Amino acid sequence: MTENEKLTEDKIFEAATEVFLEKGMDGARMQDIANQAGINKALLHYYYRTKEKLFSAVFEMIAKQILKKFAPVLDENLSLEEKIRFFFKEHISFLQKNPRLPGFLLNEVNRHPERIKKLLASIDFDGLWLKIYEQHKQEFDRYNITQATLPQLMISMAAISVFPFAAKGILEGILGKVNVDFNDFMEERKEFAAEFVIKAITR
Amino acid sequence: MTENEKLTEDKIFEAATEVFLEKGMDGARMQDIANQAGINKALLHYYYRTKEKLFSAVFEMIAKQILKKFAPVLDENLSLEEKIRFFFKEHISFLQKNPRLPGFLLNEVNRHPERIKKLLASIDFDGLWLKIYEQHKQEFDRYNITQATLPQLMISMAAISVFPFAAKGILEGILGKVNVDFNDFMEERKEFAAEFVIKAITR
DNA sequence: ATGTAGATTAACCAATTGGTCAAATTTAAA
DNA sequence: TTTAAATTTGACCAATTGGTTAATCTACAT
Repeated sequence: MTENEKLTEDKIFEAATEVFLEKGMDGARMQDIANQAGINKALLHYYYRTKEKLFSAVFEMIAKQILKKFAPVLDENLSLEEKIRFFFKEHISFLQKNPRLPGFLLNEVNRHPERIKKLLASIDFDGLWLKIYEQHKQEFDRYNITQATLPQLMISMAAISVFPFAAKGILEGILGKVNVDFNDFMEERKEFAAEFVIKAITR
Repeated sequence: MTENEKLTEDKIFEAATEVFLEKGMDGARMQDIANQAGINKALLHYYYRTKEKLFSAVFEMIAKQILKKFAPVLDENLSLEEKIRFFFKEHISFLQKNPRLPGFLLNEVNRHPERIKKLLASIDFDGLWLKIYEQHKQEFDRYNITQATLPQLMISMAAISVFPFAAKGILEGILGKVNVDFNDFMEERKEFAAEFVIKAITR
């Protein structure tokens, strides 16, 4: 029953994703996942032997999904400024659809840094940054960006995009008091962030 | 035994802070806290009746500590540019000494947003932002900052400062592959961030 | 010295949790 | 139809966990 098996295994995986995103590894209960999937708890262990294994599968999927979202900018045939605008529009849009991903990932990685080590190991950041540096040599020259400040710039862009979601709980509290809706704020942020960064690197 | 009592209660509080920062509310074990404090587990419940109450005390202390760190910029008699430089230098220095605070706070707030609601309630953000806006009216005029974009700017500054610590687990993995030390990176970031933001708002 | 109130402990408890197992059910091949 | 393998389940288990309790200890006022 390959069809049915696939169905059950997927059902479990989706339920686990939901619960782990909501409660984290420590807070999640196998019984909750079973309920969410509408199956018996023993069946969880039949497909994924332990909680750790199940969590690892979910974590890896989410981590890959997020890391992948940082890459495609490289392949687009755009000017640097266009790439920056493209990045914020795409990345924030993605996070609007998956607002709990950042908090989940950051927390679990801080709790167990070794979890992401192997995923990071497969990415050649030196080559990645060299590539983007080559791609925009003349532009980086016009702007005041050196190979040394490139990581600072990249992390700043990630921060500007990701942080509001990681801090959603606090930010909603703050914005609420100023009568601003979180979603409106993030919608507005797509353009603000792009202009902000472009202005920051232009000289 | 007021002296001894104070000592024990403090010992418990410090041990709890340590363990909660390390493991979070869900991951922390009362027994771990007792061991860390070098006392019997029952004594924890003698001073703080439940895990929830103990955690609340620790959480409130940490949250207040962090929120307080965003405020003093307002009172300094500095130009806007000087304030921005002051903020990043002070704030990043503070986080360098307390690198686990951001991850802890963000995670716990996302898990239980109501926890920070009452603390946020006591802060008048409208007044706060109006005050800083009044303080630097002519400068905001020179820069391209309106009342509407002020929250975007503030959140961006917080993001640039806080995010690297919240993402420390990942960031160390990335920087390690490029042979950059996290502490060096953050040291360099104090100036980079200031120049970055100042350039971004200058027209 | 002695009684008393608060501080501290060891032992214990009920509930929860991740995990197991043998039995029952379903599925697909022979 | 039979049968063997795979899937699903309810009942169960041992370990862990937050919390309690009754007894002991300590310091101090009388």
